[in-house]
Amino acid sequence: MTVRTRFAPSPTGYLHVGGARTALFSYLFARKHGGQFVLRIEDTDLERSTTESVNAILEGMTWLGLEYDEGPFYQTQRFERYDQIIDELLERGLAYRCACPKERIEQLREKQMAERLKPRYDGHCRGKEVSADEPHVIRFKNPDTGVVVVDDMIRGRVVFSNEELDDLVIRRSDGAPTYNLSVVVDDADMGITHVIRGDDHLNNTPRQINILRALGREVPRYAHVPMILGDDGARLSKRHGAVSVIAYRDQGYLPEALLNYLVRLGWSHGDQEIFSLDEMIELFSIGDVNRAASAFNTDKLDWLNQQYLQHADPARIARLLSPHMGRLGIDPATGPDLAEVVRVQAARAKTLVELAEISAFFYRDFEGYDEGAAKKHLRPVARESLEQLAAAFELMSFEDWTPAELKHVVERVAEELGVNMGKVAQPLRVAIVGRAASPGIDETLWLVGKDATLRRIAQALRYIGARAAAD
RNA sequence: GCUCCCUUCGUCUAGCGGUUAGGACGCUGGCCUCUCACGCCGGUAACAGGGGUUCGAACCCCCUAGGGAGCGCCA
Repeated sequence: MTVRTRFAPSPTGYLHVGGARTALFSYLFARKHGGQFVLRIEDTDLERSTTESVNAILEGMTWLGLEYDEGPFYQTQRFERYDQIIDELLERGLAYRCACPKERIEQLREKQMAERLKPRYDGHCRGKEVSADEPHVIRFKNPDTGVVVVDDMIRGRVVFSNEELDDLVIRRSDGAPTYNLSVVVDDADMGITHVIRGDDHLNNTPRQINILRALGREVPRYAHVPMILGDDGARLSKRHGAVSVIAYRDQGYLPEALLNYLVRLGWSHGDQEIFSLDEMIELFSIGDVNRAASAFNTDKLDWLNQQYLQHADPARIARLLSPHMGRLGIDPATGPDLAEVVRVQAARAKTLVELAEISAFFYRDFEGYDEGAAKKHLRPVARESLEQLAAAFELMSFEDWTPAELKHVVERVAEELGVNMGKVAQPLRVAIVGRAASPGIDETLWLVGKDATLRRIAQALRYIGARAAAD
């Protein structure tokens, strides 16, 4: 039997991190076992489903690199099939027409709640002959005795009593099938062997198994994964910041970092923290997924993103960084090779957005100095070293403008003035960068280039002069 | 209300009857150092509570508490 898993989102919003993790687990399980991963769009709710959502989900899957082998299938294109199944159940006496008005159902529910009972349909129309001509829904005739055992790959053995279940609606009065019916038909028709989904579906599982049995179809294995909470332990929502995977992309996270973060949420392999996709496929085991919900921790995602940023191929990061530079109004082609910039800056940023921000000075003069940095380093005492540096740089040829040569020059000036490196390098850094933080002064100067270096030193000297005059 | 699920440092987790309860993020002390960051060394901090079972429980059982989900003509 070939393993087949599926991801079945309903297109009523973007792809959020919880869904992405469920998709990842399904994907990993299929890949590990040489099976197929299917994408199915559950759009039977015509009111709330939108094509924008479908596109957002597909975009998210593509960005994450979760390739599906079949699909996307759309449930709205399979209504005929659901009708066929419902008619079959009706003919075989496994389902029946119910003409109970909504008011009766509501009254029933209220009465049951008042009696501290679980609200359930009472089977009022079970034995009745309701004409197909009058308004009605179709209900599945659920067994009223015995138990249903769900042998869940994550939860273990969960037992439900049929007495807790009622005759659920499988076809609405408008003729559309309901979720519990369509999901079962699709999983069976599509040969899904392992259903990996959110644990909010655990309570629906016994109903689905009963329908499957009535249809004489094979019951798949189930794995119900716990949900993801916000940093505060509350259910994840917009107020926690980004929940859409596309928002993470836009904020400058790498897909492999997000996948790595998500796979570790609820799962682990010893003390290992960093997993390539291949390692995930090799090592992931659905049975080892934690049963408890886990909180999304952006600090740890940031750390992972930084890890990937600094170890990834600089050329690739440069390609991903380029649009973020553009967003700052910078055309990377007008300055140093972006890949070199990435090479010297990558360990200093948590996201591509941050990487772009701290790298802007390589491409354009900054607007104003960081207050604290200027106050501390751009003082009259720095005048002499900056003047000497400028004079020395002025004499350097294009060929000599290398990190090694630049380092010699700065060291020589420090030596001549009888001060340590810091006394010379820090004022220079603030003059060139505008802030007190940057890569090594040699690489910084090298990438900024001679023209901008001299221009910014002159600017810094004017600043110091103005400041001295003001005092 | 009823049914089902869950509970180890602040967070993610290891543990699968005998451990000084381990690692990671965060926070923090130090080292490295031209700054920042990286890296390295160290510190902080947890078995929800109560009963059993057992020579011995974070691990097994029961109860309580606290979270969560479901109980739709949503998915």
